Amino acid sequence: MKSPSELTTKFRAAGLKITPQRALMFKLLHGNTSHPSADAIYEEAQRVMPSISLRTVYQTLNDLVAMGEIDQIDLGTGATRFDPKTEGHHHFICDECSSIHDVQVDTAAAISVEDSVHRVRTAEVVFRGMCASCARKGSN
Amino acid sequence: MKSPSELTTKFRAAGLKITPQRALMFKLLHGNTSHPSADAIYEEAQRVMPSISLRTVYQTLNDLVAMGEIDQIDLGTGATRFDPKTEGHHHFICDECSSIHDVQVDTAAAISVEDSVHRVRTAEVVFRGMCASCARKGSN
DNA sequence: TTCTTTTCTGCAAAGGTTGTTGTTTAACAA
DNA sequence: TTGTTAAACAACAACCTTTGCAGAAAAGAA
Repeated sequence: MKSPSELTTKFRAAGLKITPQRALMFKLLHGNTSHPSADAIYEEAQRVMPSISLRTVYQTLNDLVAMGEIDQIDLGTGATRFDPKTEGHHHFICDECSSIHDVQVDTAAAISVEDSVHRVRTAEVVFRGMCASCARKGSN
Repeated sequence: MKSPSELTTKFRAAGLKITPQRALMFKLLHGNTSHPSADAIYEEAQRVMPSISLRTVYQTLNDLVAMGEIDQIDLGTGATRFDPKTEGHHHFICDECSSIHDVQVDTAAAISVEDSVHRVRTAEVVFRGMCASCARKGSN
């Protein structure tokens, strides 16, 4: 994810306005490695800006996802989680507490056998893209 | 996933009763490769048994997941999808129509470059298990 | 067949997310 | 600095998926 000031430039270039709400969210997300839910961001934001609405938080998160600045992680932990984009984008999800941990690509092999850090029970590869049927129909 | 008659045996062995509703769902799920949502199963079931309730469908799907007979797939397509367990359990999700396709393990490498079948945009590895923090706290 | 216990149905409710509407505010130009 | 306009905001309602609950129905054993 870009820095708050870079995001400000990018938003303005896209014809979007920089509001105090958006600026705050840029700051809260930058360097955030906690994979927060929309509600978690909302609660953090409220401490600084009590009047901010949950709707605005969702709106801005969706904007950032659409711009490719953050990722949406939806893996059956109840609520969607958001993640400022980084490289080596793999995840380890704890079955107990639903915490999401980043896994570097080159450590994935090591972690896939039981080690002293995380006990891996399953590994699943998820591919996203456009299926043959949609590619045939669609324009893109 | 086991066959309907094997499931019948397994359910009885677990002290669960075989009702017409459950028997129907065994049949609808067996060999089903469409990764249906609970609602999709409900609609199929209603054609045969109009009185069946959505609640019962959820209940039975949850039972089957708990017994390890089917998998729950939750990847941000709105509703949870269910999948009779097979080997090579990887998935390809279409960004357009949210359809989920099974990917064999040994074809994953081939499909991860753009080919004539599915256009892969991203590949994501998901690990599940128990994180270090929970392993430290918990009894298991 | 009758009894016991499970399961089913129907409805209500919870949790997460999105739509709507009237009001406020940022951006830009004069 | 001020005015204009389009965008964004807050508040609230609605929606969708899933689960909780209570009484009615049915499976399985005797």
